[in-house]
Amino acid sequence: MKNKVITVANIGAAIRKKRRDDGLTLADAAALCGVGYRFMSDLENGKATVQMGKVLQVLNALGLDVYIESRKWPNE
Amino acid sequence: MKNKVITVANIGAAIRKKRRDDGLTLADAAALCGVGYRFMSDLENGKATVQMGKVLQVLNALGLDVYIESRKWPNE
DNA sequence: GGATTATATTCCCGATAGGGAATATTTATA
DNA sequence: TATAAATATTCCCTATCGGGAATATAATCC
Repeated sequence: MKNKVITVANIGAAIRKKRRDDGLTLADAAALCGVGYRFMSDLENGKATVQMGKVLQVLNALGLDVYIESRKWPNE
Repeated sequence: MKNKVITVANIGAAIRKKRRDDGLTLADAAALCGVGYRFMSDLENGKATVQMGKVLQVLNALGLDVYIESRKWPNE
């Protein structure tokens, strides 16, 4: 199950789904991931200015892998 | 060609590679992606605090797709 | 070596991320 | 409903992001 990511909202949605599937509360997840509650909430709600390092930290902690690949078809 | 992303440095490296493959200079790429030169440089050098929204903006503009998927446990 | 180009680093500075607690609001459950 | 639980929002506060230009450094080519 591979989710394409275009916006931070996409990431937030994936995180929220995984967290709920795991039966975690926002506070639980924040503690588990080593970030603040505010950050966790902002991230799940798609705030564009969240710091990338922390985002990756959360994704890793929740067991969500991130991949980058070159787009197949020519750009623009 | 699927690159797993764990740190910001991983993303920076992927971006730098793609940009050079495309024969773009840092300033070129920054202008193309609609971000500042400083941001582009910081990002390629793996600065952890860069803003997520801008990073996605750059990846999208350069033709690099991002995917999130649930980790599969026995193996990758 | 020297010239040329690319990248890194520094400058000022307004805007804001994010920590945690408290409060407001939404959602779920009895 | 009402009541609890979960989530969102607000608060104060310091640290720092990021813009673009200028300068320093590194890489490249003849």
